[in-house]
This record gives sequence, structure tokens and C-alpha cells, in this order.
Amino acid sequence: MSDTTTPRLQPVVVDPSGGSAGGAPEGDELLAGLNPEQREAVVYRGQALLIVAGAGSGKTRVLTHRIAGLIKSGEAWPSQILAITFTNKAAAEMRERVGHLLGQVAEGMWISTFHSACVRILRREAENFGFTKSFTIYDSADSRALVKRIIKDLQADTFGFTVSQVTAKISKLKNELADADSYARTANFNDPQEAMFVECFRAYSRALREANAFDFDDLISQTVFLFRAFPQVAEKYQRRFRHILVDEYQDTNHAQYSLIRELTKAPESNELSGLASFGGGGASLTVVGDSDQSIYAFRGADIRNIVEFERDFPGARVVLLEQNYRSTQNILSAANAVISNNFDRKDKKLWTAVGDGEKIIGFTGYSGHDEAQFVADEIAKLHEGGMAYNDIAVFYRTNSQTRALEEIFIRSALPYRVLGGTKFYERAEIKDAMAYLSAVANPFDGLALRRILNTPKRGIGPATETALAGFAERNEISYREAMRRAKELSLGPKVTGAILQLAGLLDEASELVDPSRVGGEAPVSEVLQVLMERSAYVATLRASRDPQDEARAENVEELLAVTKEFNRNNPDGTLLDFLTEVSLVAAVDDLDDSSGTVSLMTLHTAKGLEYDAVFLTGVEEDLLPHRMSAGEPGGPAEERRLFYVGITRARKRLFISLAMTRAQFGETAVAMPSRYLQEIPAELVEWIQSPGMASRGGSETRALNGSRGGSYGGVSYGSRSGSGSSSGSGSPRFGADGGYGLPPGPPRPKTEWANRVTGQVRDNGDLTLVPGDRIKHADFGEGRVNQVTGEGAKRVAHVTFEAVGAKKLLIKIAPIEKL
DNA sequence: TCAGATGTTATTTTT
DNA sequence: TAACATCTGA
Repeated sequence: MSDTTTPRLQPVVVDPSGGSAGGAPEGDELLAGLNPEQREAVVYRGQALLIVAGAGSGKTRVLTHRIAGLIKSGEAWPSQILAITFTNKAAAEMRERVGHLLGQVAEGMWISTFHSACVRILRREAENFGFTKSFTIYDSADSRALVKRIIKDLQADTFGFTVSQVTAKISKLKNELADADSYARTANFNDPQEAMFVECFRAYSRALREANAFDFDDLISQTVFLFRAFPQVAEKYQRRFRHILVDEYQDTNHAQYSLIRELTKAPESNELSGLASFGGGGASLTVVGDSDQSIYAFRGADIRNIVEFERDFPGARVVLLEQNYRSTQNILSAANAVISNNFDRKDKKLWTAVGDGEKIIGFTGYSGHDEAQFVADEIAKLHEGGMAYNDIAVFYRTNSQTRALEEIFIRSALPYRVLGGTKFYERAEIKDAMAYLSAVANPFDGLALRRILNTPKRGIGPATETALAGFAERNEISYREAMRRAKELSLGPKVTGAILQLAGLLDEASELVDPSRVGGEAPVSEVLQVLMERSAYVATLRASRDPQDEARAENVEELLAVTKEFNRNNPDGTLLDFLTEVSLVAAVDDLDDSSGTVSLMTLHTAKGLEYDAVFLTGVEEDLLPHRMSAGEPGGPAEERRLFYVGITRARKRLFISLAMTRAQFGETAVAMPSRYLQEIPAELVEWIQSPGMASRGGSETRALNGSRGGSYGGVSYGSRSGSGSSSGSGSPRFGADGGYGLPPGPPRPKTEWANRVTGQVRDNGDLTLVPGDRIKHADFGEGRVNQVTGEGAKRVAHVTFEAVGAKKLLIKIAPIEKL
């Protein structure tokens, strides 16, 4: 369009309160089909705008239309826009949708995650403060490895430090913009533990600096430090970005908040000269979020950022989007009811115009496998009914829950795909290969080098490694240089030869990516190929007699394919670009919408996605809410939000399931229904098998086939109304888990559930079995007890049945009797 | 130095 | 269960 090529200097004035009556002429098509609140969010012009967007209220639509409007009206060049999303996938989608609205790709727009944007800035400016532009990004596993070394070196484990404690604390501090020095200033050195932690923090920071590396948290915090230390650098970006938009604002942490603050400041020289620039000083800021969907407090997200937005940015306009365009009313009612149990929140009710839709289906399985079988069966039914597999998703709280699901899915021949989990890039062999690349790209990266030093086995052991490290330090040379001079270490001839060979290989590969090389940098795939061949890494794997190594070799081949693909998509992509991209991929980023498979993912990864049918599995105490969250202040409330996020992902069908027993680390434990289940009004749920009914003849194999009227569902579920408590039929009582960590959970509801469930569930109480006893099982028939393991409620009988062979049974609840 | 054995321990969510 | 650490003997 021709207007886009001649931006007007004068902003188009749109009266926000004037509605659409006399709106901007260009705006009309961008406003079509939007409700009044959405329109206002698109059209409002001011320094600060907060869009409180309930789940499914069309916020992406609003954001994209807003950006397109700014560009189309000539108020902004694409390059003046910075939009921050939570994942790369969301960024790509937003870019595409804006491009679609504009009818062309808007070049120069920054639409990316916090982390990617910061990497971009840091690569440009790294030389300002002692890093080189070829810095490496350490992912969490790398950080862990580094901390592990440090704890060992400093013998911090004698203070009871664990790797996860130290990494978590460092991460937390960095998210609050503390560094080792500033923390040391406030630390209490009389406490030996704290003194030791400071040591660890110092050593960790020094190691990163020496390695020319940033960890995830650094990417944000160091950018803030950079802006603060070098105002002229900050000013460059303040001048450039006139419109900043941040999605999922409720999940920003303090560092991210500070970054936004820095970026929205008015460029200083403007203020000094008293000039009112046409942009009106600082950049305009639009944030979108929903405090009910804040689920990342554990990683430093500070809900106050959104709650106190109006105080932070005086004069900010707030727009509320409550109309939901995604789900049926039944699903929304369930979501509303659940979330209303979180006190301390602004009341907000999602509503829809599409009607009630189907009831929520509930199911209680005998075991995790039983539950998985139910999920698989229902998916098969949905598919037969015409629903595509990729419109179906299965959510769970922890990654370990995938095991049972996968087993059953494979057996049922359901096409599925697991997002996140043990990611491709977390596999040891892939990390090895990537370490080769990192060692080439960044010669200071000691962690990467250490990783490959003896992979594959070259006879370079810990002793040699220490010698090399010491030599490098004494002579103040890089690790690589130390390797080149290995002869001076007077090690054995074999070891010396191995070191020299590896050094030679790395040097050779470095030449391939030298920008001044004739013909430019070699493609990543070529570099990797050379490294893998000459190091004999793949060959060693193939020669191994461990059958898993063959799969590992194939994974490395797969990585090679990935690099080729990368080269195809980014003809100018450098090794550094590749490493960056790989470090910053999110679990959802490799979600392929057209894959034709069912998607399995954690509730956390599910945020921002939506599906026609959603299965929420493992809705049990200790899993959702997770046991680990019980101690945290605000833990149960955050877990409730997680449940809420899960519910609101569903468009048409919602299935909620749990199991009565759950296998965890080889053991089987009794599971109790989640407290959140009761918060869903009973009339919204149709229980195919409610927690109360599950005992009846339930077994792993049979539970799915029996006929079920479902008419009992309401009754057995109705423990809340049925037990005649004083709460009446009104809203569920909140405060049940109000955050003051009651050890066994909410007093009243919990006991009601417990009584109710154990009242109907088979409970063998203190039935004692000893080896030699004969028993009869409802499904397996007669058998003989071989041994009894475990204690109390977790006692397990190992039984050989005449008909079906050996089984392990949880004595407390197995449908058995002694003969 | 390394392979194998044996013992131990922890299992939330993720850019 | 499985990943991991530590130990042992070659």
C-alpha cells in the first residue's frame, strides 16, 4: 500500500472514547469484527496501556492489529517496534499475522522473546564490557555442570550445599539484578554457610566471565547493566524503539521489568535540551497479561509487575477483555469457579456467546495406566467422530507422567508427540556434538572443551585435565593454547599426541569459520561434519557394543540434518547464529500444527495454546497441587492457576482424569483426588467413573470395558453437597489452602474426600499377608504370596497367580481377599 | 585409565 | 526406575 511508504510525521489522532464513529479511515478494516474493548485496545494512543486479557479473549488479535495499525497509519516505522513474546513460536506467529494484515512482511520489526532480543543487543555491544561477540550461552544444564564443579572444588558440599540449591539461589538473585559483589555487600559473613555461598557465587560468575559465556539469567540482567553503565548505548535503543509491546506480562521477572523500564525511558539528551521529540519522550508501552495465568513465580516472575502497572506508569489506560472466543460456557464456568478460590485477585469472569456445550467428562482410573487407557480410548472415539489428532492435547503436571501415556499410546497405535520432556538437545550425545561446536566458536569456553576433551575416549583423564588447566592458568593462556603446547607438560607420549591431535582439529575447524576466510564462513553442517569425522565420535558410537549407542549415533546424524536445514533456511547463518538459536528454543517451538498427531505436554508448556479437546490428567493431591509446592508461600494458589490455565485451553471438550494409585520410582503409591476437583460445580461434570466409584471391580485391564451408566456420577462425586456441610450451595469456600501451609492440605474438604473415598474404595486396612498365603483377586483369580515388601500403606505383595503369573499388588487397596 | 559392579539417591514447572 | 557416584580390579 502506498501509505506505508510515506509515513506521516503527525500521529493520527484517534479519540479513544469516541468509539468507532469517526475513527481513522485506515483503521476500519483493522477494527472490523472486534468488540468495543478490543477496539479500544487497538486504537488507544498514549504512553502506557495495560490490556488485561482473560484466557481466550483474543489478545493476540488485539496485539497484531495494534501493531499493524501503528504501521499502516504511518505513526511508526516497522523498525520502531519492539514486541516481546514468551516463545519463539509466538513471535513467529505474530510476525506472520502482522505481515498478513499489512499485506507484506514488515522488515526491521523486532518481534522476539526477551532472551533473543537481549542476545541480539549483547552480540552487538559485548565488546563494551569485556566479552567478545562470540560468547556462548550456557543453558541450565551447563550452569548445573559448572556449579557442580565449583561445589566440588570449594568442597561446599560439606556445608550441605546441593547443586540445585546453589543454582536456584544464583538464578533467583540474578533475576533480582544482584551480582556476586552486590550480594556480598549485604551478606552476613558470620554465617559460614552464607560466606560459602558467596564464594560459590563469585567463582561461578568468574568462571562465566573467563569462559566468555552468559547463562540464561545473564542475558537479561547483563543487558540491563549494560544500559545502566553505558547511557549512550541505552540511548541508541531508546531512540530506536518508539513502541514497545510485551505479551504475558504477568510472567515477567524483576530483571525483565527493569529492562523494559530502561528501554521506555526518554533518551537523555532530549531531556537535557528540553526538546519534546515527536514521539513524546519515552517509547509507548503496551503490556498484555492476565494475573490468573501467572504460573512462573518459581522462576522469579513477579505478579506485582502487572498488578502495580498503573502505579508504575501513571496515567496508564487499562482495558479489560473478558469475552471469551474459545471455549464453551461449561468449560468457562468450571474455570471461573476454580479460579475464584484464589482470594487476593481482581474479580474477573469469562463469558462466551457460544452456549453451554458438552459436559466435562471425568474419569478415575485404578492406576496411571488405567487412566492412560481411558485417555487413549476417548481419543480414538473423538477421532472416529471426525476430530483431527492435532486438535487434541493431553496435559500433565510433571514430565515423568508421560511414561504411562506413551506406553498405552504406542500400544493403541495413536500418533502422538511429546513436547519438551527429554529434549533432543539435552541428550548427552547432542550436547557432546554441540560442545565441539562451542569449543570452536568460543575458544575460551572451558566447559565445552572439558566436555569433549575425553569424548570419545582418548586416554585424557582427570589428572591430565588438571595439568592442562593449571598450565593454562599459570601462563595466562587460553585452554586451546595450552593444548597446542602440550609437549611442555611432559606427559606420556600417547596422551600428548591425543591432545595435540584434538588441538589441531579444533584449530582447523576454527579456520573454517574465520570470517576472513576466502569464500566466507563455511556452513555449520560442514564444520560439524569435519569435527565428527575427524574426532571419530560417530564411528566410536557405532563400534560400541552398547545397543543404545547405535541410537545415539543416529541422533548425531539427525543433528547433522538439523544443521543442513539451518543452512538452507539461513544461507548467511553463522555458527554463532546456529548455537544461539539452539540455546534459545522453547519446548513449544517445535510444535508443528500440521503434524497430525496428538500433543502431549506439561501444563506449563500449554500456556498460550488451545485445542478442541483437552485431557487434564493426574488431577491428584501431591501432583496437582504438586507436593513440592506445598511449602512455598502462594504455592497452592499458583498450582490452582496452573489448573485454570489447563482448563481454559479447551475449546469444545474437556476431560479430567486421575488415578487411585500412581507409580513413582518403581513404587506404587496411593493417590488422592485433587482438592481442586471439588471446586468445579458438580453439575458441570459427568463422571464416567468418579473417585468414589472407581473401586468397584476396577482393575488395570477391566476398568475400561465395563458398562457405565454414568447416572451415578453426580451422586458419588457430590461429596461437597452430600455431606451436608454448612457451606451450603453457595460458592465453594475459599481459604481452604489459603497459603498458610497446612501440612496435610485443607482441613475440611480434604477429610471429606478422604472419608468419602476410602469409604467406598476398597480398603483392606491392616490385612497382613505373609509369604505362603493364598489369596483371591477379583480379576487375576487365585495365587500365592511370595513375599511382602514396603511398609504401612505402601506394603506390596508379590504374588504368583495361577492364571496370569507374577504380579505386584498394593495390599491396602487391591481387590483381594485372603483364603 | 577404564570398564564393570555396586551402592545411593532423588525425582516440578522452563527461557 | 534410572541416573549417578563411588569403588574395585585389571
